[in-house]
Amino acid sequence: MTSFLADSSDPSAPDVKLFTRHPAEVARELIGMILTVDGVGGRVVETEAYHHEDPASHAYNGQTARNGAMFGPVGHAYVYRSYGLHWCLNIVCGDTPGSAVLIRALEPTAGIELMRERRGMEALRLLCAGPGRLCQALGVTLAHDGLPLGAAPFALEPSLQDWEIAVGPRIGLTKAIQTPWRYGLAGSKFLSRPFPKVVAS
DNA sequence: AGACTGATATTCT
DNA sequence: GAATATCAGTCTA
Repeated sequence: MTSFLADSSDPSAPDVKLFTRHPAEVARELIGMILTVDGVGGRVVETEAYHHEDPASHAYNGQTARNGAMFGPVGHAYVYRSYGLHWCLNIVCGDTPGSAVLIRALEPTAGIELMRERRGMEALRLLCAGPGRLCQALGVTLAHDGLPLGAAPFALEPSLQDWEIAVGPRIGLTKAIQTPWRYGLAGSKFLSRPFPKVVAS
């Protein structure tokens, strides 16, 4: 109940302002926040921004059955199947429809034993180091597509005071490779991959 | 360390 | 039919 986020169907809620911005700003803003699903999750250490005018975005060619949530309300989840087997979690944002931030990695902080069971491995570093791994660890599936981040089972709240943000090119793309819209918590051991350079925050 | 491979949904050509 | 916002396993070095 005492979530940082209100229900984003209320247009005056603070999180609606938080997410009604360019996805690159939102991606940067999310680094360091604690994201949980039914109390299981951790600190966001890696994100990527996707804008509807960006050729790498699922929304670039317009609305389809899969990406419908990207055209819905800001602050809600967009979940899609990747390479036919993994789930990937995004948060819809932007000041126009069709933008989102992909959550790429978490530093596990809550429900670690349950995450180990779901992932079938012990190594803390690999529990949530990647968009597919993170969804498996948190139990995110298509059932979460379109749900608001500001209400159960989701929770999202700030956790850090001062930290440095790393910036670099997005991963696994063949289009718009040069657009540096990948953000990370500098020096984190829980990234899916290291960053080439670091800038201050 | 890096290279290859398989699993296989969804979209686009 | 080919490509993709992936991961784990299994090779070779």
